[in-house]
Amino acid sequence: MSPMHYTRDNMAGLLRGHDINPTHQRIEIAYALFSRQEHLSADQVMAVVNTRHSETSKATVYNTLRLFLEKGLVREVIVDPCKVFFDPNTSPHHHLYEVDSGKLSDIDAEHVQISGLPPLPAGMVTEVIDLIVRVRRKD
Amino acid sequence: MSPMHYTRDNMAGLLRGHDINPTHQRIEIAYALFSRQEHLSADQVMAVVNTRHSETSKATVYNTLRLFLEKGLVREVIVDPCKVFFDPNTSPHHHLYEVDSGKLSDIDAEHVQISGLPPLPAGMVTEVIDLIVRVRRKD
DNA sequence: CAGCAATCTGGACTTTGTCTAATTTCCGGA
DNA sequence: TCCGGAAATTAGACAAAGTCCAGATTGCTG
Repeated sequence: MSPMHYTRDNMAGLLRGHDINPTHQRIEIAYALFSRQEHLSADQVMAVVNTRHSETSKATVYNTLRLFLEKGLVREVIVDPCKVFFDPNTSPHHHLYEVDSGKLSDIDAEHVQISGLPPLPAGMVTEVIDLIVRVRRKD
Repeated sequence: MSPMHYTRDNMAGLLRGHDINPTHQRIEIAYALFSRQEHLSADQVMAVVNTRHSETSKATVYNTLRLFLEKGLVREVIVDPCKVFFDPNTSPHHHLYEVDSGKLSDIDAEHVQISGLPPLPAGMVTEVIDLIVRVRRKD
């Protein structure tokens, strides 16, 4: 896979590929998330999208992020009370969270093995396994 | 270890053992958490503590839970945006979260193995590793 | 009992996110 | 091109969870 270069033009295709009607606002929000490969919270997305002039309303940002979630375009990472991060990386991976700074980074799942989990309750299926390593600066 | 029976009287000792001045309110909050071995959110704790007459203020509940956290008496479980659970079980274990119902239960860590995690960034120490298995009812 | 520190309290406030009703945009057909 | 309706967007009111603060209470200790 060649190193992907994200442009606003790419975003339209990406959205269509996930069955999402690519509107101007949705393209901007997708571009904000994918061009910087980072974890952004909803208000960070808002800030990025509305840097120049206010273009996109709060409701649209929240609606769009939820839509992206449903369509599997992004993933939700819950590490901090009352601050959900959205992760443009949907491949299986884990997270490293620096509790002092709030910095969140990916841990590639390739070499991580989790074994010995008990069987699930009857009638349940695993949606996702979140593994979060919380670290602190050594004092 | 014999099966522990939690009483309000025990709580005072437990608190003292964790360097916490056992006041009436703190004993009630600790008793709420430990007597039912469950994961409670802050407002569930409030509800339990204030069943009869309103006795304990919101501020005190939040302050006390944070104090318990700092002193290592309880553990915080972040599975749901804007709803932190407090877990009286501080022994190493993981969590199973049923996303539809919001039910949270423990997974004993004894047989679970996590291997292959990359080295931590320099100067960092692991605070805790949270492993959360999110499950959904099969449809 | 006086003084003092620790604790508790109500209530105002903040932050994050949701809801709704009204507007705007987009698109296919006449 | 113009029209009508569906989809999308919007501002702003609202809700829930949690924080903060200044004043009141409690409980020592001398």
